[in-house]
Amino acid sequence: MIDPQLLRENPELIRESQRARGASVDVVDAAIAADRARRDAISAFETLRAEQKAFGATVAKAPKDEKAALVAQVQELAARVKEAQSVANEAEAAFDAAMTSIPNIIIDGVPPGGEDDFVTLREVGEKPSFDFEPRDHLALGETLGAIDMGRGAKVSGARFYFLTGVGARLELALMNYALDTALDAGFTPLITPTLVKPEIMQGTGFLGAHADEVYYLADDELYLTGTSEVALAGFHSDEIIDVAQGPARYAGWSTCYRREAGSHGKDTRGIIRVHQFQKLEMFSYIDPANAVAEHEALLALQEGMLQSLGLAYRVIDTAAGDLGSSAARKFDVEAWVPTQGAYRELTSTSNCTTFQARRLNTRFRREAGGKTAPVATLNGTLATTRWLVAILETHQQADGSVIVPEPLRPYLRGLEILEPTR
RNA sequence: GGAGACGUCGCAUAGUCCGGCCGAGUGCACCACCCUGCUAAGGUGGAGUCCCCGCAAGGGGACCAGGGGUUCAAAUCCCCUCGUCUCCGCCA
Repeated sequence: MIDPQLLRENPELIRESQRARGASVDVVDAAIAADRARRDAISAFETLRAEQKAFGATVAKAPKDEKAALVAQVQELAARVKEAQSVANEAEAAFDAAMTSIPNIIIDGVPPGGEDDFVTLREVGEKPSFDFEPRDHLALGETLGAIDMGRGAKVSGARFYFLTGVGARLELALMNYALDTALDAGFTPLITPTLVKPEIMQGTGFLGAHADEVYYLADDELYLTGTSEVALAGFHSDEIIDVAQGPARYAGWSTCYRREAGSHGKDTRGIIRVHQFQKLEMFSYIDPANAVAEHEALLALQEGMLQSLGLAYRVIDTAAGDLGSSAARKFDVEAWVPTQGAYRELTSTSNCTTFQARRLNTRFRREAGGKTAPVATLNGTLATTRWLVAILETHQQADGSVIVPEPLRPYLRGLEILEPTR
């Protein structure tokens, strides 16, 4: 939800943002009209209601024998109040609908355009080179007894897999390493629900353009989350929290579920694009004044993770049209995947400014006793199952073994090399 | 799955049977001030959230889990939903 005050005072800013996203400008004018209609309807209702209340007090105080006459007199007013109330309710609902159709306003400097219009901020690390034909992550995973796609398909269908043996251990090592990194940075770990109510899913903005990406359990009216961001954003919904002294930082550990609708034929091999995976997600609630700095901080933590694992990567500033509805700016860190000769997204970090917080009603006070204001929320990946792809491919050797990046070894009881099992 | 109890302003509670100065009393906590040479105690006052009108001062409205209904009038009566607790059953 964008700021309604901004809608009234500076709609041109919103129109500009819409243009950069390649989205409709008309929705802005529709929202302005709906706002006007809503306020008129509320005023009309409240005037009538005040009249009715005043009359009610008169009736209560009147002598018994006069009550009947007074009551008869006010019945017509009661009907008008009821009518005005329903008009106001409808106007309110129409305004909400108009407002929720507007995505977040992009931050100045975000490149305009669509998916391919991103700007590369930097490339870091040396792309690995091999004096042998490198195996892709699935070939390696099978050789190492780490990934079993066949049985995943047998049990659950396409895009499902088993992590087996060192594969399972490697994922847990990565996740725990990420968790420790988050702990060192002052994040509070949370293991989150992965089924959430419609209003939470709605509030985080995932039911917009990409609604068909989300699993829905109709019998229970619950959504399976594609990231713990959803639960983390909902954590403080309808609360006034204390972030005046510094951010509230959480690290959410959860399984994530994605339908991958519309991606048939893409990344069908291996665990690049799957229906279910693990993720450790950072989430910050913060004074909006400090949101940009926090965004940089999250990005720095992500880059630190990739660097420590010896992965080559680039950082991109996602174009406006490729942002989700909640994000005002998004940086992706993409690791080099040798057998694809391409960078693939390993992390993403979004500054949602006050957009999510407005929808989910999460506020703070800048000073004790002062007015409430929506907080800013930011999120960012710290590790996911997909990282195994880059780790395996980058650190492979001619014999099919894989050198374990140094930081993960403590989480693997000192294991330094993953050896082929066949 | 069955039976029952409950959900009030940060916390704890009163009010609900018998609808009407109850947006709501009390205690604790909180904030400001006063008093007592410290500590403790005491006194006075203030406190919620959201929305609408207004430059402001201020005025008005909504909110007693949520949503409907009855009524001139609902925390209070009726219905539905959600949640919590207790007991029984079932269970990976």
